[in-house]
Amino acid sequence: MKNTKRARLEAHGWRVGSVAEFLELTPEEAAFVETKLALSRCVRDRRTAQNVSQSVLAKRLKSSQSRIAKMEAADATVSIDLLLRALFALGAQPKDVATAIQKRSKVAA
Amino acid sequence: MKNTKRARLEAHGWRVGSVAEFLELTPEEAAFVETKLALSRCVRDRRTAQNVSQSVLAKRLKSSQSRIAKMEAADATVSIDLLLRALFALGAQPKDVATAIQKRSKVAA
DNA sequence: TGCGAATATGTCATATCTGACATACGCTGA
DNA sequence: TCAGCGTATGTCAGATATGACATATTCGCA
Repeated sequence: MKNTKRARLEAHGWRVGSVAEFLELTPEEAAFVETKLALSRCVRDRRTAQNVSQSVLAKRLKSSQSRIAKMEAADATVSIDLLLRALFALGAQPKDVATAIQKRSKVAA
Repeated sequence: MKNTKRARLEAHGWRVGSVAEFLELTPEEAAFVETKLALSRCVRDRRTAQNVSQSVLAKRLKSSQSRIAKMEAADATVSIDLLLRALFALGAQPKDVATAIQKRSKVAA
């Protein structure tokens, strides 16, 4: 976010920060959410890069289209286990997962 | 494992390989198991390095000693979600998790 | 050796996650 | 226009993971 935009928002009473700040998460919770968001983003990126629809990925995973949609929305009812399974079903390797987690959220920056 | 040892074992009818080979896992399953093992090992390493008992970590996590033991044994009933929560409760950052996943299993090598 | 702390293992009621389904919405090509 | 595809969202019964507890085993030390 540009500083000019931030300044304009703050001038009108808005505070700008990370999701973690907004939700008043403890550091541990924040790290967890951040990790989940990173993996969620990674699933969408890999899937779209491979031109695979949510329905097709769902069949590979023996899951359902709605659950894939929830995964990519980082829905609270989706486990990290499932996100990882999805990534591996998209051909990711553990090192790819590591890379995804290492890259920090652009939103939280 | 030293090659001499491998040779001796194989001379007596043993095959040496990774856990994934032994269990005849698909590549996706193997990646998942490997990731889980890496995180499990990381929990134990961090916990012992900090001289924290399983019981104490359990209280921090609002979990129980037995579940921590299962986590460190990479029990099938333990989710990756829980492993991550434990790591973050031990002060790990997402980048530490990434590093742990990147380091491959010594057993599987 | 024996004792206490730490860890491992098994079980179980319940909390949480899951796939499946229904349905809504936007887009795009006919 | 509208049919078809991809995606989003809500619900729910059944599957799975959970903390708690009991108990066994291992470990360190006197």
